[in-house]
Amino acid sequence: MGREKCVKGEEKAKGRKLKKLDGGESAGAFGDLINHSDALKEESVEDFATKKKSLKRKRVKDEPKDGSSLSVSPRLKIKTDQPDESEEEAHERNSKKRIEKSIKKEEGDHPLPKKTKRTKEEIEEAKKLKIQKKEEEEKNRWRWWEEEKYEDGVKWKSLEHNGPYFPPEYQPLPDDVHFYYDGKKMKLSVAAEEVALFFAQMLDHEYTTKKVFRENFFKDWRKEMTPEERSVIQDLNKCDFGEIHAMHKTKVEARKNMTKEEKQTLKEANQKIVDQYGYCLLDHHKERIGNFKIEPPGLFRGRGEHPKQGMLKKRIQPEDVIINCSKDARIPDPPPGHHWKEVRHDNTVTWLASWTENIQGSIKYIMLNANSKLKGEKDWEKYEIARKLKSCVDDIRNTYLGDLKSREMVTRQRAVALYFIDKLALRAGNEKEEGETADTVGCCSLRVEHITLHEQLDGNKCVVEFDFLGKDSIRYYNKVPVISKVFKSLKRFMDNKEPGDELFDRLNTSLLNKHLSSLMPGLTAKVFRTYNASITLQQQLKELSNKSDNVAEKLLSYNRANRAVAILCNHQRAPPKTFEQSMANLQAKIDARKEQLALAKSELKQAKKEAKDKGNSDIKLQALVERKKAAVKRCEEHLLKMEVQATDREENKQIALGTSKLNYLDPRISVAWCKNMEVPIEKIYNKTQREKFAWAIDMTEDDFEF
DNA sequence: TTTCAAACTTAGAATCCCGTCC
DNA sequence: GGACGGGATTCTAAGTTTGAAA
Repeated sequence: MGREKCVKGEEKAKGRKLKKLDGGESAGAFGDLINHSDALKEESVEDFATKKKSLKRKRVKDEPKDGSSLSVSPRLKIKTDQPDESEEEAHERNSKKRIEKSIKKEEGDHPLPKKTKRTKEEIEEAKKLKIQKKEEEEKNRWRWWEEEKYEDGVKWKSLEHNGPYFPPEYQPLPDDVHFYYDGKKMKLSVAAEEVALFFAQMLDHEYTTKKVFRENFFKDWRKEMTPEERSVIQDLNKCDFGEIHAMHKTKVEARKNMTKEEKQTLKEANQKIVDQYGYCLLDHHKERIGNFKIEPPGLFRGRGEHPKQGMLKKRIQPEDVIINCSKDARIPDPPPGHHWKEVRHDNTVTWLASWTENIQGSIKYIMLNANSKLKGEKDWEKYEIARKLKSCVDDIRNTYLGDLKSREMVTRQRAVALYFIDKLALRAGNEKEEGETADTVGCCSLRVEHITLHEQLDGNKCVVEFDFLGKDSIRYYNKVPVISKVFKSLKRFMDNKEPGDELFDRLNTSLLNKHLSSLMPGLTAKVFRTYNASITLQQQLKELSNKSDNVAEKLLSYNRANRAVAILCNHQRAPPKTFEQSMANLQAKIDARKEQLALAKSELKQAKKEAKDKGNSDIKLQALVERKKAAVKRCEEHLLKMEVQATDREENKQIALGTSKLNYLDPRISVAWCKNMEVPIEKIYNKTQREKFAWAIDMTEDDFEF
């Protein structure tokens, strides 16, 4: 049930040998972590706000507040940040140096393609342009991390935007495309037709074969029909969406085959929408909005065995939308003939617009992009809290190990749950309303059926076998040796319980988090995930990477460290459909390169022999030997690079690195590693990631310790 | 004490887009 | 110059946490 998505657990379990976290008995459960954190130099942990201030003191001299003015109406004209001169000057020298350095490095690794013969001047020109562009970006960047934080709860002082972008209205089907019911042509009302199209568009997807999906869809579709339609259309199996489906496919095909000019026109039109709706002014700085588009209507696609899959996600009207902006800002115009549900001015929240969706009744928000101040500051704070945990994690571990002996059931349950959360990086596990979502669990909501106890397994004592569906219905499968106290407690918790009963029946996330926040301000269950992920990265990087390696090898080490974290956090992905083929292709390339290398080597040998025969006096022959040597070296480097790539790809088959990189790994660890290893940051973070982590890239020195 | 709503982060899939190869 | 592959980007579902109301 609900396991289609599962990745083969056994295989994954094997993959776990990569991570160092599965310690053995007692010494222990998290021996590596403890040892590691002991080994690290203890540093005094400043509170986040103080840190900001000290950073500011360190870096900013007489920096005036940004004074760019709001330009308004009729449509919000958003002014690009123009930092004041002093700021400009303050950063120019440094950034220029940094940029030039990084570009040099980048080009060193990727020499410009030779095929387009560009003159030296042109190359120089391009280089200059690139530097200029980077400088421009750097100059326009809002260095919010050097500014004072607002008082508690206040997220902004001024906020102005153009409201969300609404998806285009439905365009009825052309006259030559028909729907058939029970073999007979039938013209549908516009409302019913639109929903029929949603289904027809998905016919190639597995979803439409699922019973629940079909039933939910049909029920909601019938609600959109006229009474006449409803009386005729009684059975989904008698519905023929063939022509609508074909039309949809033709459209998709046509879009793919558009001419260059058509594509360009479309691109420009999209850019216009982004320009108009994609940005806002937050405290007089232009910031990108993350999701400025209202979600279009369609059929709900839940993950796993979602009981509501297939239900109709309704079209959102301006009348459903709440706008949030500052009092003195121009209120965005609703689409003609419409009005907003409400306009409010709440500066204790970060959203610009919100609406309630009809499937779960939850609120959806329009918020800023990850590279914005609001998101970045929160992110930075998150890692500071995780670092704070580092300083007291030993005490906390001792506390919950002690709690295992408690006479109170709730305390023992809390201790075991914490042990799992810490050791295995499980999520908190809130309780969920049955029938509303897929049946997934986290730590606190584990049921007896999700674990199996083994006194002995694979040469280990006290092994707990986990098998459950976690967030997004991703299977968690792991066999973990635990300390005997935990093992015995688990046995007790399972006494006289049915498989469907809660393992921690006295515990919930709120109780757990209350306890945690009493141990350390700001501590919650998820902080353990952040902390363990980041400390693992730092530790693995230390262990795996060598300064003497070449860049490709260093990157493999980085990816392996990243992978250890992804495995810890159970970040999986479906193996790409093209995986086998692409591996085969790569292998073919490797084989070809090997042949080439063999040839190059024999040519070198021949050249050497000829040179030797002439007594090594012939300059031309000597030059030939040198050339052949260089060719062999090039070949070897290429081969190594490809082999490393193949290893990396194979190891990554069903593991997703992105999630941990983006959400769990303190970027300062990576930045410091890059500096130490002399690896350009561009090799680790792409453009978007560099923007998101701009604060870390800017402030981190090579001696940073998480 | 429990429930619920709100706000925000985390997540994998789908889609887009761009460089490489034939 | 078109197909292909894979990384980047977009999309939105699914979690966590908090705090107020019942």
